[in-house]
Amino acid sequence: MVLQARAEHSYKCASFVTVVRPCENAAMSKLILIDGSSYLYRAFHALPPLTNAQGEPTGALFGVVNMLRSALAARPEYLVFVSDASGPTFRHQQYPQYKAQRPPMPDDLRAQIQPMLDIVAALGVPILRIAGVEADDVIGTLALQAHAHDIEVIISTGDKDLAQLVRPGISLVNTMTQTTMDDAAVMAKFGVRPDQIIDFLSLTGDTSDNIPGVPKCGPKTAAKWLAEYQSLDGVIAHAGDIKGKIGESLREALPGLALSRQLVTIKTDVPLDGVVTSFVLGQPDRDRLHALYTRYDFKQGLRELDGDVAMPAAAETASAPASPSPASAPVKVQYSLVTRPETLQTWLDKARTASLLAIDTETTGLDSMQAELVGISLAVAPGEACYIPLAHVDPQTPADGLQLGLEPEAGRPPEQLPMQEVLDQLRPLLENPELAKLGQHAKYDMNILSRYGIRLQGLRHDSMLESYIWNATATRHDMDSLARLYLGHDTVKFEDVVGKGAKQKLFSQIDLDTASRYASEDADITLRLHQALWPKLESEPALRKVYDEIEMPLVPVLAGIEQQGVLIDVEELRRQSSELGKRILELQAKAHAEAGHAFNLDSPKQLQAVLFDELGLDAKLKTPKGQPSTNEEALEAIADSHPLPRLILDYRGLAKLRSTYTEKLPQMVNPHTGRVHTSYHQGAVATGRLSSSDPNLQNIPVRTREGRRIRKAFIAPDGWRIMAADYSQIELRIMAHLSADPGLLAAFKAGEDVHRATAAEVFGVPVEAVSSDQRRAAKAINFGLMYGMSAFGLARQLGVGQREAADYMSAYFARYPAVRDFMDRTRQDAQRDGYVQTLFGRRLYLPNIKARQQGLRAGAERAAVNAPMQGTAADIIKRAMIKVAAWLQGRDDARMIMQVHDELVFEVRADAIEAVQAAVVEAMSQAAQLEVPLVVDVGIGANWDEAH
DNA sequence: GTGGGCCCGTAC
DNA sequence: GACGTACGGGCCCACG
Repeated sequence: MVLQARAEHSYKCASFVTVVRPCENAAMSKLILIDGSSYLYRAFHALPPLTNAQGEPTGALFGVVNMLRSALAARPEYLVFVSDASGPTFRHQQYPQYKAQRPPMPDDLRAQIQPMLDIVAALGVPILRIAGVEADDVIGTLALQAHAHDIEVIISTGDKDLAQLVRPGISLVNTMTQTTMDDAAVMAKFGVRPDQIIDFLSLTGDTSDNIPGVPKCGPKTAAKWLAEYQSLDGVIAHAGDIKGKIGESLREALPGLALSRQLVTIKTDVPLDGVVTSFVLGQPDRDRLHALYTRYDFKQGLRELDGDVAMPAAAETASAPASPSPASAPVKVQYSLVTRPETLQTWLDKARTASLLAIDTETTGLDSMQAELVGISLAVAPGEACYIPLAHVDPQTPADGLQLGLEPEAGRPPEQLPMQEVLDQLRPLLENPELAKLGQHAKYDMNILSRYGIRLQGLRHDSMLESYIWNATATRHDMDSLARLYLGHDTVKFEDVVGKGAKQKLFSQIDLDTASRYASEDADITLRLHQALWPKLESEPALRKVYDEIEMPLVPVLAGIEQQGVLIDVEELRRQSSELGKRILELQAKAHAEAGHAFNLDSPKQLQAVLFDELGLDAKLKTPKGQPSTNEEALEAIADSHPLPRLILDYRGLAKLRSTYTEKLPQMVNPHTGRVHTSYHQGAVATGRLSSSDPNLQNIPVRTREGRRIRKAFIAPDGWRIMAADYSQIELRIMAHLSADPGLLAAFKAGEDVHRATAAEVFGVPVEAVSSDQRRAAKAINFGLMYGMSAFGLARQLGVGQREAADYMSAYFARYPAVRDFMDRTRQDAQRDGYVQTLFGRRLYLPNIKARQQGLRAGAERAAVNAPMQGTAADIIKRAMIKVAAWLQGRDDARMIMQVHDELVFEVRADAIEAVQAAVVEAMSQAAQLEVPLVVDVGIGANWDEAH
């Protein structure tokens, strides 16, 4: 085999002519070997599929360039970018099936290789690609050569196979996950020493490279064997001693293991002698870099070029994905503080004539139903923003607002325009639906303004929701995160302005100049985020539609629900609390008696010691961290062998109800309104659902009789009723629709009890003859399927054997074959596109869908199957909420007060029940046109419990 | 004191 | 390892 080393063609040979010899203190010098291929793959799968303005894919490119920048920040004496060359390698010759299972490289990835090499070369970084040799082998060879010269070697890679090279003086770093790997880390990660990694990989094999290894032998088994027999040869020598199925599997695999070992061994003797020290950083080609950065919208890089700054430290190189906005020049910033009537007039004029007005409120807290308005900021163009302080106080005023009376010289508040006058002048603008507004999490500002008598209208955009719809999982959607990601901009942090801990101030105590800088920036950045995100959404009609027709119209609806709040019977909860308290004390005393001493029943750690160490009970389950579990399932399993587990179970049930619900809810009653106002989060759930917090009203108990009593405390005012309307089996109906399975469609169209119908099919009995156990099993299958559950999980759920569960599932799929097709198709779509979507086009990206780690990938596949159903259900109820809210507009006899994923709850005046019920059922059942009817069940009562 | 990880449990 | 999506309480430890 002929190996020919050559420099990549586009690389200008500066580094090859400048040969630097290791000097006296060579032990201190450092070589960074960059595994370019692994990063390109990793970044491609990990990052959203970004494109530049021309539609060229750039996602992986950014990952690689960012990684490179952090390598440069370490200022190594030597570095080289190693990349695979195309064409077969010696491994293919040894083993024709090598990597035969790999799908061809996606076009979007292939298209990024040349740009990547161009940028690397323009940065002055030496590139090494050698025909017929994989990057791993080049890296292995260079690493050992450098090591022999006492040069510290850092291999920058996303590929853990390279762990076999680790030893003192050679370590791995993965800049995408911010992890480094030395001897100890290899030991911790794999459970074997670095010098055993080759044997380890030979045993486990590698499905993505089509290296067989020992079937059924995973990392755990391999590590166990190697701990016992030290090496692969040791394992082979003792193959006869290993018992069971896995032993047979090993003995069958023996003939192939030598080949496996050859394939996984990274070569360290590729002929490259003498080149290690020639890899030094050359001069960057600034013109070329400028052209490349511009073409691929790499703003951070451009800024560095323009600003003539050195490569920043790794921590500062946050990835800045492509933004189609061509203007990359720094924005000229002019913020003004409005404290005089003339200035206010100027800004009112600007605001009136702006095509889009960004608005942000500053307040004294996070609770939009209690916080006080402190000021308002506006932005009319990038960099052009103002802050209007309204309720700032003297900075010396104590945070709790109490005046002790000892200091009559309380400072005077800074000069500000009178709040009421400013609000009156702003009102016509803010309430004019024709003037388009923009916010970041504008629901909050809506709620605040509403409490000051301003009904914000004409809300056209919300940058938080733009980001959420563009990619729900790429980032959190708070302004700081978004500014960093989409603008490459570090915002002033709220905490830096107000301080934290005991010294934290209210925003009203911040001096006006500081406040103005912070608040104006908020409005300004909101506007700039919109300019970065909106072109992206516009370019994807389906996403734009979800944003325009679902998320944005929902904002005022949710604001209305939050402001309305729910009436709580505090006395009822107090009664329940005290009753629970008595029973909890009794159970606690009994539990202590059984244990023989007092201990904290709330402490899983102490409980575990009592149960498993002192009483010697069997620990049947482990927590994810390997501790003996004391969860419900684990306690249930040992409840027959000792009285204590049952006592704990009973205690837990009651303690949960008391601490989370009966004690907490009364504390959440707003003193001004006398009601409980939850917050609904529109950007929190990947699938498109809402979530609720402070308090969470979406997990109020209902399943047990004890828990259900809590719902009696959710009441209607005198003369009013609670009406609860919920979708019947909405996710299963969506599964029927999306899969178009004839059997499932027929069951729903006929209005059958779907679990009963499923049971009849699966167990082959007439519908009338289905037993309650059979129905229960069918229900578990139906639900489990939507969560991607395996036979193992079903078995556990039902308490039957795994074999039996598997039989149920195959019977199910035999009867409903289109369901299996649909799920397979969904997984394929996820593989191909990197995302799945709902019926209405909402997307969920699944970065882990191509992960090599089985667990991660399997998790992503389950999420992929679940998301279209859960997400479509979320879309449907959101559409229904918008319709219902439109119908309720202007009525004073009914209000929407809660959403619980598939249920809407209303307060309805007794005389309006019939009309409201008809309208709600109509809106909900017509919120989507599916192949099956959307059935809505309605209940009415004096409280939420009775309304079910 | 507080922030965060862990364990556990509630909902759909 | 094995069921998707959330929020939250109590414990407990690290940190300042």
